[in-house]
Amino acid sequence: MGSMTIGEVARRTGLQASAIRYYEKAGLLPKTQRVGGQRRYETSVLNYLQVIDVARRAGFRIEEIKHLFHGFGKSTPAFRRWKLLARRKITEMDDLISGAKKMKRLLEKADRCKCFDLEDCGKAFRGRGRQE
Amino acid sequence: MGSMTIGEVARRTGLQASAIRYYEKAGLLPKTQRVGGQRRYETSVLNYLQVIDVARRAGFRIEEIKHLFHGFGKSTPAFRRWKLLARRKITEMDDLISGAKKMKRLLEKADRCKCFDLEDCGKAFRGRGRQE
DNA sequence: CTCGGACTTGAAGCGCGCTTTAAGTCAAGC
DNA sequence: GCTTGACTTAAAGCGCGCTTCAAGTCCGAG
Repeated sequence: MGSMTIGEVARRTGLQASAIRYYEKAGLLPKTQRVGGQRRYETSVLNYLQVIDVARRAGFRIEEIKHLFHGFGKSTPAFRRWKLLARRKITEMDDLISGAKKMKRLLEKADRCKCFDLEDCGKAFRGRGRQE
Repeated sequence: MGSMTIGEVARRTGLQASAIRYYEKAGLLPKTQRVGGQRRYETSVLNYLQVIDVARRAGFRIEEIKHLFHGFGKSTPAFRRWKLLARRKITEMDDLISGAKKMKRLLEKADRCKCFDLEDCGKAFRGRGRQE
């Protein structure tokens, strides 16, 4: 149980094996041990893949996840860049959350009042600009 | 001012003209009036494009936006399908919001405690499965 | 020894959401 | 009339995140 094949990891995480291989090639996952040419994983990879999955669902790009998870070390310049990225992503999360809430409110309103068409749908947003 | 060219709409919304044309071809925007072959828009399209933009940022696909905004009429079967889609998207917004909050918390924690690496990053998620 | 099945690789393919390109039209100003 | 510049179209191209394919390897069961 301390050592799983890629198929087992796939089954347990719900990801496809091809995605896991892709993550490795993309530098998101460390090149893991091989036995007879085949990848073997420790159970810790399950947590790790779960974090990757949460990040992806939140709209992080592969390169960003890679930099956030591997790109700092303790050396000051790299670490500072890492902090900047992390803080930028935090504000992006705030924007995403408020945008998603907005969208949810719009959908709920439309679901209730049945007046969801081209003329009406924008009114909920009047006067509220984009925050980009 | 009641009638803008595509360039003016682009300038005002921050979108590219090519994106606006693309939305029209994709069925997201109605085919608008032409003057000498050129599109002319009423100011109402600005609100509409803003809603599209919010939806897109929240991860809606073009086809979904199209169905949500045009795909119902008052006929019962289409309307019921529309309601199902809208409600599904509402729960997706909830998932997105909670995922984004999770990710934000992780980033904040990492920003504070400096221990954000492959071994530690998953610990915040232990025991919390995916909700797919 | 042979078969089956899960794995390996590199390369090609795909779906999405645009952007870019190429070739052309239109209206205004000189 | 000619130029300029913003517009038009259809078609091709692009970046991302995988997936699929083709061809091969490895191991265990029979």
